[in-house]
Amino acid sequence: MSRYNFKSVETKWQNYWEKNKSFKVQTDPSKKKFYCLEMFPYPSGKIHMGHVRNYTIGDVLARYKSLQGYNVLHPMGWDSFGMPAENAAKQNNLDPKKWTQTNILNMKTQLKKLGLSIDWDREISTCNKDYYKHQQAFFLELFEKKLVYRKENYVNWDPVDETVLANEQVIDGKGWRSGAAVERKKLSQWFFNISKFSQELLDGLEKLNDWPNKVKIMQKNWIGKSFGSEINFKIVGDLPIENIKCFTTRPDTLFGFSFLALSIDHEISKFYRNNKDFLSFKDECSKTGTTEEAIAVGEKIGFKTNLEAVNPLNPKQKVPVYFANFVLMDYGFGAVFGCPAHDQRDFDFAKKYNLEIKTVVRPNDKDENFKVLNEAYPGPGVLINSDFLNGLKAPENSILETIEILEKKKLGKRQINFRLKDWGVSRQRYWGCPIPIAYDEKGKAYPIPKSMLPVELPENIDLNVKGNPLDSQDDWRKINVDGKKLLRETDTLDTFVCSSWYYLRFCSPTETEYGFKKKDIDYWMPVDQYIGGVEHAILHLLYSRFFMQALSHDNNNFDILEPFNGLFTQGMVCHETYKDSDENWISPDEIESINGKKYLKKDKSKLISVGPSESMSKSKKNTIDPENIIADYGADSARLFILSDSPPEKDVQWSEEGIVSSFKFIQKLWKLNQKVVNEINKDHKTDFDDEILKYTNKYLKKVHDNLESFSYNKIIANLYEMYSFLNKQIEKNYTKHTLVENYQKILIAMTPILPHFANECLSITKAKNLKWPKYDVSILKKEIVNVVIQINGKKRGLVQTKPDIDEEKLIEIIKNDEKIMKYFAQKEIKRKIYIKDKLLNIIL
RNA sequence: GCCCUCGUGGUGAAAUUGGUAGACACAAAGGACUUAAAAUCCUUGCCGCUUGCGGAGUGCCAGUUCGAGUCUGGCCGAGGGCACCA
Repeated sequence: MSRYNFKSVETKWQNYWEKNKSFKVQTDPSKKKFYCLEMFPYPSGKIHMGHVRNYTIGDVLARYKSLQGYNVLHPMGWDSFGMPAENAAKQNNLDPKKWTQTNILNMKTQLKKLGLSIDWDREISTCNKDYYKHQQAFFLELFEKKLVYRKENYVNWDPVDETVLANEQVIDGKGWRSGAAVERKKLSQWFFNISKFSQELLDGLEKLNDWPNKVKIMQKNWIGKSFGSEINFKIVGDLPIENIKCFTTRPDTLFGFSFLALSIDHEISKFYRNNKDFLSFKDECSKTGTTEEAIAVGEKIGFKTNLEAVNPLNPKQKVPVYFANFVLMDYGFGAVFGCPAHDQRDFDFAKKYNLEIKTVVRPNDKDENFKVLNEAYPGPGVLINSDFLNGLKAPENSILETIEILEKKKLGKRQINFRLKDWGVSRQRYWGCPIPIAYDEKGKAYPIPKSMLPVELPENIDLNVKGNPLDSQDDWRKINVDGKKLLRETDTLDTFVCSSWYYLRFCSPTETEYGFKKKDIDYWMPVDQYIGGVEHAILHLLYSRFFMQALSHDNNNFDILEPFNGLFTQGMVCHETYKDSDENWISPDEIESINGKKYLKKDKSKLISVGPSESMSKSKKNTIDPENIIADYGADSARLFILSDSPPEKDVQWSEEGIVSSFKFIQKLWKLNQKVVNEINKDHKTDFDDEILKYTNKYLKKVHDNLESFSYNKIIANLYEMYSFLNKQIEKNYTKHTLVENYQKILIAMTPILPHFANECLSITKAKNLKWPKYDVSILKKEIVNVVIQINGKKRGLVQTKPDIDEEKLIEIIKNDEKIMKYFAQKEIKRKIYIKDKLLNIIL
């Protein structure tokens, strides 16, 4: 028997698919479509195991749907703008474009070796002007719809590198490269008005039945809707201020009012801009305000003003007004009504500044004398000490009643607030999509006419300058629009903008007039199944959903509100970690095991300790290079193993033993294939013909069910079982015709997982008509059932019998079974529970 | 602090509507074949006593039920998300 030569077989089929353009698809409304999309990669230069897992899962689905007769769109592209290219270019004095293009070429070669069923004719790359030209047009479209605007906003500023840092580049309040203390700096930036669609984005989640609940909840929390009331507080004091507006979810606790707190950026702060004490307070706030930890453990501090606020429901009561570090300017009105007894944060603040803590809600199981002492009571109960509000049920009745009173007295009104903030899209970087805007001397912004798009990135420029390299491109910046001399915007767009609409572009990848053709997206959209990492649960997925809202806003020609009908988030690929005695991380290929227990460095110099399995990362050196795996074991082995051990939504642990055993299993399947092919022809039908037919039916049903529910790990288990069944039964007397016919169905069902191997075997067995094999429900009916016999709920025996057996007959049978009868020993049967063909429980 | 998810052998995991717990693998141990090794195949979850049988067993404690990994309540533990959101 020959050995399976994966190298020649995999190359053969990859060449065949490429030459025949097997996965090329076209818009064709006469066919039912399926759009299968995996999140496109950043072209870092090499694929990693996470890609292998992501794209294998998607490929299984795409191939399955394709065999089922769907017109399957399964494209691939590159999220090719972004910082790594700029950083690599800076370090090695390269051109980011060339660096990116080389990486794309490498990764494309690697992906092709995985045997993915991708329509490569639709390949796109977001850093190509053919792509970002349309993105600039979308920007202008949103600009016209007033969904884009400019405002001043704080950024993380590195004063040494003179550059803006992303949050993840700020480590312990310092710049990741320069180590300089990061400052809060105000810059004028472009924003997408995503918050305009807060309610729509929230409502849309309800309809996404094929999204993981977890992701929907995360988005819901992120959008953060809350219901309450806007209250207008009268202010007394020596400043020309009459009112301050607050938002509160608990207007019903107004009688517990004891201070009013303002954000340091509140408009009232302008009266204090020359106040030294206030300025130093502000300084202190911005010091603690940068890192998340500081916020978490941060003390609540305040700056007392000379102002007082009047309680609208109790005009006799006046309380002090503070600036406080915990009040955010961009939520509500940047002002908080403080009720210490029923809000922990207000409670902490009141304790620190010795403010009154007046209890106005008692828990249902406490009486009128209940007093808040050591911590705030935010729970339900009954209003007390609240004059005309006393006795109301909190919170359900009391909030609405209080709002009605406030509305009647014109002191406030009901209000809904969202936490979702507008999306800042400006990046002070070179390697991104230029923003199609220019300014006159006064700083007024003008859109660049669509006829002048794309605004191309200048090439061959010096990146080793401080700040944004585009700032110093004087020639590039100058532009003449309708006779006006303008200067271009030098900020580029956040790369999340690129990924917010790429799935539309895949539908019309070569369209030149606009980002897509209507007839293409009408046919292909929405994406039927989107597959990717859960780390994009909020930003990327929410931005994409927003983009659909924005495009359809004031536009009768576009009605896609949800881009992704189904979403699947796969788990990560993990590997054991290794350290030597000096606590240095050691890579798996520097290690060998002895008896599977001790680990040594290969040069035998050091003993290695084995750490927990963690997601593969370069810093922990526990990565495995897919290229080596494919070279050593083949793509099918890699696909088989990455699917086999864990359900796709959970983390999977990569191991050398695992990939080796997958490799061996394919060799076994190869031997089985040869046995089938070499089987001599027997022309008389035997009992075993029926057996293999029934088995195949059962098998196909399992595979079908498991494919539908993304239980790909179980399909691999089914495959192992199928092997051991066929391998044992093949010695028996089948007619060859029956054997081969059923075996070919099994092979077709194998092609999504092992495309090269299964197609090779199908070709050897001269299979025709490769359609997804349907199982026959009528053959599935069992002819023998196992009925469990329980005595007092414990399993005591098993009866094999024909289906539809009745209780009496079953009892006749077990009367002959000594093992079961010994439990009866002179006891009376009190009760019997019989579940047909499944279980008989006898209570003695 | 708030929200979500999950706890099953040495390990990754299976177990349609409550109905044979541990399918399928990995590891380890033992065995078969072999002059030997490799490869291959077989056996083995735990605790008892001799094959066989019995007992306990799905994080812990209760409850519902003839019957609970699965349902309910409480507790413990792990992972993930959010971070002063008024």
